[in-house]
Amino acid sequence: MVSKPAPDSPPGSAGGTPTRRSERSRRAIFDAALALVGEVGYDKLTIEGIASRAGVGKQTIYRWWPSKAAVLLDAFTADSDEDYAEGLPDTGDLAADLKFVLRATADEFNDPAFQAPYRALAVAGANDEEVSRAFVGRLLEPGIRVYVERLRAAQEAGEVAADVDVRVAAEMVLSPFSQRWLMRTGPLTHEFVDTLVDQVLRGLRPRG
Amino acid sequence: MVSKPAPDSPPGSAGGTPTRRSERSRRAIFDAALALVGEVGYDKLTIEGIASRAGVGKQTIYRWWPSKAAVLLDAFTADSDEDYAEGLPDTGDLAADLKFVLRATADEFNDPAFQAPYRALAVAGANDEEVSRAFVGRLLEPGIRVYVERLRAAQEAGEVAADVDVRVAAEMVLSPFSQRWLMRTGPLTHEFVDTLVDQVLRGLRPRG
Amino acid sequence: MVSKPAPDSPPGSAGGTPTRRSERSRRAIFDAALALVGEVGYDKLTIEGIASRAGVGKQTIYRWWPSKAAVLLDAFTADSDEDYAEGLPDTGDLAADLKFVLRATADEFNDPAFQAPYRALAVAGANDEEVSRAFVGRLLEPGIRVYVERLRAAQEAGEVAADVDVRVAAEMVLSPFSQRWLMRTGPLTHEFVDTLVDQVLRGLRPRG
Amino acid sequence: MVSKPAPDSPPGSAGGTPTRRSERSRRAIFDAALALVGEVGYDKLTIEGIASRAGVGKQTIYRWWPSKAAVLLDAFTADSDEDYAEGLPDTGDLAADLKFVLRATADEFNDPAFQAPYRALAVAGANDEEVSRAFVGRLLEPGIRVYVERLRAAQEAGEVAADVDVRVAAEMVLSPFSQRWLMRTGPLTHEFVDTLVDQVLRGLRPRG
DNA sequence: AATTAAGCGAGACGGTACGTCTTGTCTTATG
DNA sequence: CATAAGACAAGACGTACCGTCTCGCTTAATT
Repeated sequence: MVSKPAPDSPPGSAGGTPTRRSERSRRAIFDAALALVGEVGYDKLTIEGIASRAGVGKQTIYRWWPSKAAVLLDAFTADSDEDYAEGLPDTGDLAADLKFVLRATADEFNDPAFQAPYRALAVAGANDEEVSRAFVGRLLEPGIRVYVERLRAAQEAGEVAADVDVRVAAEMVLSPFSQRWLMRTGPLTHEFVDTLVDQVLRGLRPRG
Repeated sequence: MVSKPAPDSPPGSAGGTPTRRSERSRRAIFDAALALVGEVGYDKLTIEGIASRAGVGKQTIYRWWPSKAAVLLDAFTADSDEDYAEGLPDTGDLAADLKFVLRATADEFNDPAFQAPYRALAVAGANDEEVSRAFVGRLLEPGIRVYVERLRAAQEAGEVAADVDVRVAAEMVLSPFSQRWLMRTGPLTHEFVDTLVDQVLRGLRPRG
Repeated sequence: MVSKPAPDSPPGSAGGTPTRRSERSRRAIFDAALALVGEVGYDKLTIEGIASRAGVGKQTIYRWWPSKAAVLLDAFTADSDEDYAEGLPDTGDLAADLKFVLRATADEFNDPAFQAPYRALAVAGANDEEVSRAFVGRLLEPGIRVYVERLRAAQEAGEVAADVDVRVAAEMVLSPFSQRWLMRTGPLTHEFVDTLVDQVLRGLRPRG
Repeated sequence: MVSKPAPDSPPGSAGGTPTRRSERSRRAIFDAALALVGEVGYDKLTIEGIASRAGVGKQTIYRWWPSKAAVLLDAFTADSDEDYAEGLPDTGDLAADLKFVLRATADEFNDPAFQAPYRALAVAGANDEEVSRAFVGRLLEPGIRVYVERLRAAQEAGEVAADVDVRVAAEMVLSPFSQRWLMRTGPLTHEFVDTLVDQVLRGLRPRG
């Protein structure tokens, strides 16, 4: 949890939104935070700026979130909780499925409009351990998990060797991808995606 | 280059240190910056703090660097320019060599004293594209390159298939590693390193 | 009147206490206000502080008083309405009577516990004209009046010349006294009181 | 002294204006403070307001003064240091001289433009002892002193009895006057002034 | 050797934002 | 239906830094 716990929630409860909280303000804050991080970047994103843009008192932000990173994380995940609900496609052809999804993801990551808030979160997380945990738990981990599951399905179908560690295999695909994007160590082209998938899968196939 | 060019250096030159610059101040600034980033973190690192700790006027910092990220990057690379001079060991056993180096690196990355400044740089880079380029060029890229070279040597020795993209292969090893560290998506254990290396190499071997 | 008129009182009425008003809360508010003004001073006295100390909702204060000055004034006068009921002693010796009362008042005014709220009221009044009127009408004016009456009695007894303006004479005694206290322009000693009384009375006596 | 001492002045020195201080800012702050206190009153006078109106950073105010009261006091006394240099007129007729000056002062005090800042200072002083001392020492005391001196001159001329305490006599004239103004206990008319002066002087004359 | 000018420590300056506190209004649920 | 509780928009508080700008001082490099 990144937001502060509701002060009046019963101990042991899920710490949900208290009764008196203004939903209107909450949405306005999210909208303002996302808009601003896109316009000015994470460093120049300020609580005052969010409050002002949202037409909200500063205290209303400080009452519910401990930092701009927390606001941003909640704003970012407010709508996307169900993004990974469906899992990866499974046509029976693992390589094709992975390439299909990763090419689409590459296109998305190459979109400047998407970059700012996501990169901001990555950055915020790297410095604030608590935000980091929430970021990983809410956004990264679910993303990894669908790959792990697709790989496990392939493993059960005999397409991937039984002794392969599918978690590590998923990271072998995903980490070079996100590393290139985050650190700008290389371009996210379809060609790169294809090479990456092919080269990872080479090692996963059952040995004859 | 991250530092500002010397104002009196001829245009087009490498932007070297002008004669009058105080080496004593430069070192004091680096020491202060590294010490402070370890103590208070990147976010709370301030130019004023560095200047005060270094016993230096603020202007002396602003004269030579455009941002705290640039100071930090120069401070970080001031001593480490020769770190990758030797390349990776080559005993003829690629898996053993990679595991040896990566285990050592894992130990280093698990050291809290090492974390703060390095993570700070990663973060600084993610938001400031110019710093990012310098960070990648001076620190990340050389680190990747030694792996690429070791893999190419193995390829020439026939230990790795000729059609393997060694750059991507290097990233398949390194990115899951650094991603786990940066994003805290998992622990950097020797076991993880071994699994990772084994699983990557499985796919690189020439096919019988 | 400083308190707001009761919202439900009939127009034109004296604005008395409405039936539903909580007497318990009213007293708690007065106690809290007086205690706090003594502890933190007038400037740092806040409505929130009073409400919190009194265990009362802020709205309960805002409903009945327009400002903290009004609360304080009502709190201060709640008990002291009958203070001046008896008037000044009249032993037939005007000088002795005045000195007796003023020496006692000086002792009272020199007591730090008494200073804070009274000084606070004086201050509050100086800036807020409405509070000022109430302050003067309820506290200062009655205090002056008893002196005026004692002087008039002396005048009728032939101890004071018939053409003396007793109101001005009362101010000649009282104002130097309260001015010294309020502005700290001098100490309130018995000696000062005696000199003051003697010197004022010198001019009041009928001329031979 | 109400302003903070100059941090770099030698210990024991008069604590004057440091070399680096911006005279331009100092004047702008005084002008803004006086203008604002006249427009919005002391309670609603804010440091931010002064800074903004003066085109000055808040820190520049906080650097040199501890409170808005101190700013106001310095602003008020910046120009008026020589106001009492000449003393009271001495035509040989004490009553006439006192009435002349006090009538003029009454007119001045009845001017709304004059009221706000002066009343503000009186109020500020009543709550802040340090400001009070400075207020009394710089403004009130010099004002009283010229009356004391005029009375002493009259005493030496035989117009006032030798055993009169001229300090107390001065307060007998001035305090009723300023009390009426500050507390609004009565109007400051020429008639009041005349009665006051006559009645005070009645008691000061040598007894025949 | 004297002159010059850049670099330097210091820190004031106009600003922006921080995170906290209080104001006066409004809403909810409790008795 | 007045109350205790407290969320809310607003905005001032006093502090911390920003990046710019002098101010004298020190110290090479040039006269």
